[in-house]
Amino acid sequence: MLSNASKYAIRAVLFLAENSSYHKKYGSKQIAEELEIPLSFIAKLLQQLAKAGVISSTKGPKGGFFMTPQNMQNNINSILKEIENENIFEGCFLGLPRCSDENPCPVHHIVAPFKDALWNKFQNQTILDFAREIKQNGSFLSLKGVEIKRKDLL
Amino acid sequence: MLSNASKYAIRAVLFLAENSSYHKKYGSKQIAEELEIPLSFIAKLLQQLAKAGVISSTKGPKGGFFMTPQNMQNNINSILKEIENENIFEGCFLGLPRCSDENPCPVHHIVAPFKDALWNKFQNQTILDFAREIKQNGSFLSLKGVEIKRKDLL
DNA sequence: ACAATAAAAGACCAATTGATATTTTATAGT
DNA sequence: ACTATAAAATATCAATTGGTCTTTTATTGT
Repeated sequence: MLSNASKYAIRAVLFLAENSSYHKKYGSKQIAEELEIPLSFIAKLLQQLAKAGVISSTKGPKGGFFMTPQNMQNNINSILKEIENENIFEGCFLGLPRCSDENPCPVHHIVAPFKDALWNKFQNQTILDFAREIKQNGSFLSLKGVEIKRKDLL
Repeated sequence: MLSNASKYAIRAVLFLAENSSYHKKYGSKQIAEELEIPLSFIAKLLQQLAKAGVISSTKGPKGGFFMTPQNMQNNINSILKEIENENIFEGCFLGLPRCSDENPCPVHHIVAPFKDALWNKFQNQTILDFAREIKQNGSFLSLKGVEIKRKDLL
């Protein structure tokens, strides 16, 4: 559903939301390493996002990417708008024409509420909210340096 | 989420389920025209599906693609297994590693039940069930020859 | 036997997405 | 001013997906 590019972008933004500030910037190289994403690829994505104002950046020594408190007030949809080149919420899941609440395809009643819930979350929760949630849930943006316990692999 | 190929394949199979029989076969050309899908593309997909036993076919004059009652007992997942080259139900929606019920990403609780419901429907309902549902709902597999009323376009 | 029909097979081409490498520009520190 | 650093810009390349075309094989009807 989401392209690799979008997933990478989201992870990178959430990483910055959690770790960066005006006084603590991250270069593409660090981010690529930390999240185990191909360097040149994430560099390009970060540039796009910076240009669009989703994140911030400064050139030169001590420069890098970071997020301001304002940046963190953006939502996930603002990331997708930049990276994804079509609206993932549009179109019938099965590709039927004129699929709608009135003319539902066989999975319409499963897909429509899902899209709705997802869109709402991507629209109404800020990036800051997401970052906090991840921290609270004990989720990982990367497995870099995470010790995997034997029992977890079974 | 689904590739074009899968969507085309599903529509074509449902069309055959609704219209074909051993005594009423359809050539790729008719199907392509009826569903407004590129001929060569759908031809290839139909061949794959026939090879896999999802649909039936015979060569030569009076030949074509069709579905037997047994074919119609297959489910949608059997189509996806042939056409889609990766399991669409696997992997974290946001691309986070080790996302699970215990380590949920911020949209896990939205995505997991959706995937579940979808998988169940694709697994437990037959193609015949789907075809019937579409007929009953008044949905369209194609807009070929469907008159669109003015009010519908507003 | 042979002509016509239609699927099967496979080679091929185009567009999109994923990924890389190179050059240019801005800035900080000396 | 000069050097080092790091983003910005851009050109390029590879892989996947989407789509087309040509040849071969099977079958039917005469």
